[in-house]
Amino acid sequence: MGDREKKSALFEQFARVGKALGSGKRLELVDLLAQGERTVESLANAAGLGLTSASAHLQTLKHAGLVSTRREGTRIHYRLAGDDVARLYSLVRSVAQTHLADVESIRIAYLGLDDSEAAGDDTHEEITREELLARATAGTITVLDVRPRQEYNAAHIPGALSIPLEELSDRLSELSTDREVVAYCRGKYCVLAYEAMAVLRRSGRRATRLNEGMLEWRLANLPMSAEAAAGRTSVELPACRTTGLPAGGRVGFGTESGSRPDR
Amino acid sequence: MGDREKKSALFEQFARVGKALGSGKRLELVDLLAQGERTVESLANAAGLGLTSASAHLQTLKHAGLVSTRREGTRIHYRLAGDDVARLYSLVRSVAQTHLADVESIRIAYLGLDDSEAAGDDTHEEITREELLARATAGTITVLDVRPRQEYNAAHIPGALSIPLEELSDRLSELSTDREVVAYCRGKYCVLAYEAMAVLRRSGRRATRLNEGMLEWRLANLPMSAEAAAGRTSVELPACRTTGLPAGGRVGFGTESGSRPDR
DNA sequence: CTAATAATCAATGGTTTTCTGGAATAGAAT
DNA sequence: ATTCTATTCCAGAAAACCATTGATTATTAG
Repeated sequence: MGDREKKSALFEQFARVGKALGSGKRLELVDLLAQGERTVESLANAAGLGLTSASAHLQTLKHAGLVSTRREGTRIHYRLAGDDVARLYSLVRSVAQTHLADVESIRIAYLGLDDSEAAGDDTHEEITREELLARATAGTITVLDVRPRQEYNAAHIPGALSIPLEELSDRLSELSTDREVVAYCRGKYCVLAYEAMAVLRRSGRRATRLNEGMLEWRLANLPMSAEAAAGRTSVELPACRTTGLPAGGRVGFGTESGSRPDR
Repeated sequence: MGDREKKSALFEQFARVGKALGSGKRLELVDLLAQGERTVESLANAAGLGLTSASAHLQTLKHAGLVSTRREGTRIHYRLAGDDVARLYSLVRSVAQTHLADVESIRIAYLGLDDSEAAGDDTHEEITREELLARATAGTITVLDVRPRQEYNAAHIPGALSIPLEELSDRLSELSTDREVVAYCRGKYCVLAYEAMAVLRRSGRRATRLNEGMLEWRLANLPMSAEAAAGRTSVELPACRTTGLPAGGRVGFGTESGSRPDR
C-alpha cells in the first residue's frame, strides 16, 4: 500500500465519525443520548422512528465509535461513548449556528419565538448559568427540570425539582405563586422549557428560562445529581433540597466501566 | 409545518455540517486549509484529486458553511470559515482516535512507526509545546518548520526556520551539527516531520519532533508569525530571530474581514 | 422445552453521492 | 474583440445510503 493510500485510509477513518454525524435522524438520537442512556425502543419512540430504522442508525453510530451498549436482560441500553462525543455534537451545532443562516430562522420557527421578540415583550427572558447559581444558593428561586422523568433520573441540576412538561399543568399547585421559577430542559435547541414558560406564565407565575440545558451544563463540568435507576432509591447527594445546590459527583454517561461486549 | 417536522428540519441543518465532514477527501481538504488559504488547483494537487472533483468537494464544504472564498483576479482562494471549524476538525480526529481502534493501527502504518517503538530505540522521541517554549526561549534549540513554503508563509511558530521537507537534504548545511533541532509540521497526523527526523538523524544531527503541529498550536492560541503574502516582504514580528519566540499577532484564516461575495 | 419480548439481519426499491469528462463562465492579457 | 486561464456547471454511470418489510437471534418467563 502506497503512502497516498495509507493517508487516504487514515482520513477515511476520520470520515467515519463525520458520516455518522451526517444525518438528522442520527443527530436526534445523539441528542437524546446526551441526556442519558436509553433502550432502542425508547429511542425509536422519542425520535419518531421505526424500530428497525432506529436500530440501524444506532448501529451506524456504534460502528463509528460514538455510542456503546450495555445489555440488561432482554433489552439493550445505548449510551454515548464518552463526554468527547457530547462535546463534538455540541460543537457541530454551534458551527452550524454560526455559519449557516438558515439555522437561526428554523430555530426561531421551531421554538415558537416568532415575532414576539420584535414586539419587545419579555416573554423570552432568560438567565445564565452564573445567575442561576447565584440566585439558587441565595435561595430566591425554584429550579425546575421539565424533561421526561427518565432523563431527570439520569442526571439533573442538584436540587432541581422534576415536573415533566406533560404533567406540568396538573401539578402547578406544587409551585408557589410568589416564588420565581427557572426552568430548563435538554439544551439550547430544546422546546420543552419554552412550552413550560407558556404554561407557567399563563398561570400567573414569574417564570424564566435557563439559556441552556443539561447538555451544556454537563459540558461545563458543573455538579450534577442522579437517582439510582435500580430501585427508585433517591441518592440525592449532600446538602441539596429543592435549591440548595452543590452536590457534585461525576455522573457520566451510562456506566463507562462495565462494558463487556454484549454479543 | 408540524412541530415534529420543524424539529427534523432543524436537525437536518445540523446534519449539513456532519455530511460535509463525512468524506475522507473533504477532510483532507480541510486539513490543508487549516494551514492557510489556498487556490482550487493547489488544493487539488496537494490532495491528489481531479480538478473538478476538488471543486465539487469545496462547494460542498462551502454550502455547509465550513469554508469561504475570496477572489483574486482569475483565481479563487478558499479558506476555513473560522477557528471553530478547525476546532471541529480537530475534535473529529480526536474522537476517532479515542473510539476507533483502527485509527491507531493505520496511523502507525502511515507514519512509518512500525515496530521500532517496540524495539525501544528513541527514534520517535518527541517533546511537548511547553518544553519547546522553554528550550526555545533558553535558546538551546533550533525550531524547524518542514511544511511547504506556502504554509509557512501563512502562519508559523515565531522564530522558526523554514526548510520544506523537499529541500531538506540539500540544505542540511544551514543547520549546525551540534545544536538540537526540533521539527514540526501540520499536525498530529502529518508525516512531514517524521520524514524530516529520518533525514536529520541520518546526517548525524540531534533531532526531535514536536508532538503536534500548526493546527494544534493555533487552537491553543499560541503566538504565530506570518509573512505578507503580497510582495514577499517579511513581516517578522518583534523580537524573534530563529528562536527568540514571542511575537504574537492574531493570524487568522485568510482575511476573515474583506469577504464580499465573489459571484 | 416452548412462548414472548427486544433487537438485529437480510432483501427490496427509491434516493442521494461521487467521479468523470466535456461544455460553459468570468476575469486577465493580448 | 479574442484568447487564455482558473473555476464551476452539467450529464451519465457506479456506488453508497435509507426506510420498510419480513425473517432471525438472544434472553427471560412459564
